[in-house]
Amino acid sequence: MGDEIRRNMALFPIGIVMKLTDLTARQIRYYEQHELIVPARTAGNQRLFSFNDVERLLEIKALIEKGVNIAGIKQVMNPVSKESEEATVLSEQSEVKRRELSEPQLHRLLKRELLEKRPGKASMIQGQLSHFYKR
DNA sequence: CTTCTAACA
DNA sequence: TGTTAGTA
Repeated sequence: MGDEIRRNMALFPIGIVMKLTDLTARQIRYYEQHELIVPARTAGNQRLFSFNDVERLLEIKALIEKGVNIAGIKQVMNPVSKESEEATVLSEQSEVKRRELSEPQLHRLLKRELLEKRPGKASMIQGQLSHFYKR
């Protein structure tokens, strides 16, 4: 269950998610409007995305590139409910934790989470990770 | 960063 | 229908 918590922890602001997914802020908000993702919010009403949210966005991106529309994607992906609630509940403490994490720590965590946990999908994500490694 | 409205192809 | 520009 520890893994699930980590995956649902809201960690990333939208700017980071933009780089990770190569989506614009508009697109990300658009997908949220259509309930494809339900990111947590900070006290200042800013989005905080979990690993699950990022994975979801990458799937959405891939599906849309294949010509699948929002309605189709909704049917393909499991409805957002349980995870989002947990992510929302965790938002407060996650916000604190995010600030406590140093950049290298966050990078390490992200790398481990995306590469170790996803043998099959790692290749798709690796390209996006370059944004995170460089700097 | 957020939200909203309107506009494009 | 998905996405974007301009705005406050």
